[in-house]
Amino acid sequence: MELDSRKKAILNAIIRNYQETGEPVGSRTISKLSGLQVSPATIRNEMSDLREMGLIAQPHTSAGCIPTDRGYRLYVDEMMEERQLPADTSRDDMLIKRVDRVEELLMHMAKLLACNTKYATMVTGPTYSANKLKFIQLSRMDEGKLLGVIVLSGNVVRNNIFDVGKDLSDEELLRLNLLLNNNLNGLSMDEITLALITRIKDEAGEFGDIVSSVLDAIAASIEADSSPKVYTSGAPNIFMYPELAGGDTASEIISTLEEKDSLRPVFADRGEHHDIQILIGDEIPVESMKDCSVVTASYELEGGVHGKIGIIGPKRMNYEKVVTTLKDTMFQLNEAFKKDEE
Amino acid sequence: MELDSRKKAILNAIIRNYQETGEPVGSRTISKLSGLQVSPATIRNEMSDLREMGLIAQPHTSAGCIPTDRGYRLYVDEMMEERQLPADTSRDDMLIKRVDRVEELLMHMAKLLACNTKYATMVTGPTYSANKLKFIQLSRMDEGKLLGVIVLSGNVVRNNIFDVGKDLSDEELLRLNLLLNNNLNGLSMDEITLALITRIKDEAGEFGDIVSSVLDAIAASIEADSSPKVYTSGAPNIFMYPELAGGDTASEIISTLEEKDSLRPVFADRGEHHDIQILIGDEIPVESMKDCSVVTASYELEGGVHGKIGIIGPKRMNYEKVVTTLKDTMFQLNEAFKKDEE
DNA sequence: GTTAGCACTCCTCGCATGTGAGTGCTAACA
DNA sequence: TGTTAGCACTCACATGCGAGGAGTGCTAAC
Repeated sequence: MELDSRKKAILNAIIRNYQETGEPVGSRTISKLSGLQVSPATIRNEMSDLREMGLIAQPHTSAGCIPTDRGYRLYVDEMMEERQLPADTSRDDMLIKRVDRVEELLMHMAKLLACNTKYATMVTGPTYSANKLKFIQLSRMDEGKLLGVIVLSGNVVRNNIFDVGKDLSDEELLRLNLLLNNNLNGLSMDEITLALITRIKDEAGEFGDIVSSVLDAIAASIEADSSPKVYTSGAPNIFMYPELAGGDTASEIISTLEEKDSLRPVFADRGEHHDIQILIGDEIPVESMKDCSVVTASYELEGGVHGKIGIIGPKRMNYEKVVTTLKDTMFQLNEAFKKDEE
Repeated sequence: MELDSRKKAILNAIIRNYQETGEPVGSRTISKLSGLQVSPATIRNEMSDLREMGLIAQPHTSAGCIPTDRGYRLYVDEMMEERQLPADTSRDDMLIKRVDRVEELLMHMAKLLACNTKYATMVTGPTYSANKLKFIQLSRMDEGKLLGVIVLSGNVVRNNIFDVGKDLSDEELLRLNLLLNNNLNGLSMDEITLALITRIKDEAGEFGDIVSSVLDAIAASIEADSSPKVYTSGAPNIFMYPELAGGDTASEIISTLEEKDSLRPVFADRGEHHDIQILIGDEIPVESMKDCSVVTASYELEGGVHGKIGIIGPKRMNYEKVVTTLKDTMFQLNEAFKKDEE
């Protein structure tokens, strides 16, 4: 069967109308709204074809039609034209102030996106491929306690408090700091070999134990960043869409969003690597979300810092708006980071 | 009207039965389950009295009874006996590992509590009354960039990256650190006067600007802790209770839980300061939770560190279990912190 | 003070009916 | 051959009715 331009127009009309109303669309409605100058009967014939092709479906006989997953897929792949972001969308909405923690910025962004799109959002914290130790600083805090600050590439800062038995003098501390920094700065986990460790410990003399603790902390810090946190926002927006709010669907989705680890598969790369990836219904590798669509985008910055951000909504979500908003947000995010990096 | 012991027993039976089933309780059921050797008719007479006293109510005529807010209030105030925690509740459930961030521990605890009780939980991050600056450390990180680590009482660590125009030599940095620590350590916000600030700036000479930035950061750090973050967990548990899951109630509650700032009023102290505080229905100062009950507990540790934790569930929540679990959790938390402090 | 008996209330469920939206099909038309 | 009008048909949904049942409220007897 051929998908001629009129069929496309009708599919388009069905999707757009269903996006707005959430109700099955009848032939009469399309005849009026599509712009095509044909009668409902003609539309019905075409709809019958579209149904045969698996692009639309009826919830029950004698009801209007709603798009199927395949219909949406066709729409986003071939028919969707990207909107230009209207100029009045004040970009300084997301004015990024001097934030000390990247995580806070990301959470803020998730919230903003949820608010703007009226869908749920999720963000992975940044990961740092080739994560390196940039700088380390031990300071005396209390008696017998050291504060260790570990800075990784991408200016991620981790704090650790070390409970060393004894008090160190200023000179000893200075020597220890020099020792650690001289030997470790700029190295990734793979580059810190046992030989190196032994050598440092050797040189540290009586402070070998402290060196061990510090190395453990470094390993833990780098490790923690390799399976980054997932943040979500706007989960309650799900309730705004009747097709999700009814039954157990909403509660399952909300549970999944709370159990953030279960969202990881959604972010997994699948073959082709694009800026924007759209998953519809069963394409989502999370059972509870088979009635949803997910749009994800990658952010990638200097220093190998990268992560993902996703928007979760009903299948009838406004894909154009979501894609446009996401692209714009990515742009702003990159800008902000660039400024921060240089 | 007198509330004799039999009436109490009946109210008790109604509440317990309603806690289990969520269905209105009839006189026949009570007659069987209460242990009282009286007929349903007698129970009915007593129930009629209880209704007059405003302790129970009927959803509609010719239906069983459910407790009113006042009924619950009476129950928790006078009739509830606290259970001893069964010994088999393995306490090491909440084995607290060396966590660098208190926040993470709290979030973990919230999750655990939500999981154990099957209600929603919320936790405020710790606040530090009489928050003092304990220690400050500037280090060179990149060219023209300083890493400032600020430690407050209670070992809260804040990181800031300062963008200073120039590079400082090691000696200059050392001098600056000494200057700041000698003058500021142990002081609270109120004690850092303009006179003091001027004096320090004066002494810092060409680094007066850096001192300003650092002071700003200190102020921000202390400020940030005075309105601490609120974490929630287990929000989807709400769906397990039909009286909350139906209608808009669930969605409103979930929204409130996501909008964490709106939870602050719940934690506000009201007059008498107890370890455990129970709010029922309209007593909760948040509109969307008028169908819920909230049990809050305070944790308070050395160094003026304190915060609150709350459990949100339906009015028919198992108050004994919640109170017992909360007390036990507080105990463990205090223990963990003590170990951490000493 | 307690109990049995009984009428009464009101929710719930199943069933039949009516209505309306929307289709599918056929036949006529361009 | 594509398009259209007309019409019967389907099915969800709302409404109304009646039976069943849980549970009360009241009265009278114990």
